[in-house]
Amino acid sequence: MEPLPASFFNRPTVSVARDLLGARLVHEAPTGTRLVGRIVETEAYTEDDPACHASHLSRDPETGEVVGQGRGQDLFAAPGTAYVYLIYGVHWLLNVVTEPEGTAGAVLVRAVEPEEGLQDMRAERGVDRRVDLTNGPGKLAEAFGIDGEFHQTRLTARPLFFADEDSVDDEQVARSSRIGISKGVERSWRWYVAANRFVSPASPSG
DNA sequence: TATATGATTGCCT
DNA sequence: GGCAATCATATAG
Repeated sequence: MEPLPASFFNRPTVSVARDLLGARLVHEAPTGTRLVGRIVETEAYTEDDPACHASHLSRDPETGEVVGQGRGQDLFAAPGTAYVYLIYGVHWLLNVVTEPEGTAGAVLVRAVEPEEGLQDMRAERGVDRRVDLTNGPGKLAEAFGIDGEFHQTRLTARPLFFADEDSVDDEQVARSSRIGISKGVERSWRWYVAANRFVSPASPSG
């Protein structure tokens, strides 16, 4: 259970999204409990992507400097950096920044299969059924105790990190449009493990 | 400054 | 299936 290095995330975003399937999300919580989940669903967001939080930003052609304001600027951070933000004023969503520093991109972790620390996850979530603990981006963040405190922290070292324990064969990988977006629907940038019951119940918009 | 919307979830009818 | 929660950010005026 060693953290994936920054080099893993210093690649095209869609490749990282695909390859994170089967990897583990690990949180060595302050309580001493280790929380582990096998990643079964991801989405990619890139710099030239209308659905990306960096879409309204631009770069100075001379200096390459980012022009604009807001949270999207944090998508230009070093690969392996956490991008955690609040959606609908209610739920935290965990992303990991991809591509070289200075290029925007991130992978949203949408669902994991709970493997260790299920009792802690149940306490965080307030639900009992294993399948309901982490089958959605807001749910898994809550189960793993992830909130804004983790924004811009390194995910290439403890306590919160990814581990490449096993991979998923191409035959088991399915793709679709991304969930819950209104722009960029034509891109099939959601990856998930086919027939896995821990994938989120949401259906794609297009 | 004011209003609309969103990478979601859970509770309501 | 409908819709409220609740706030950061985008966009309009």
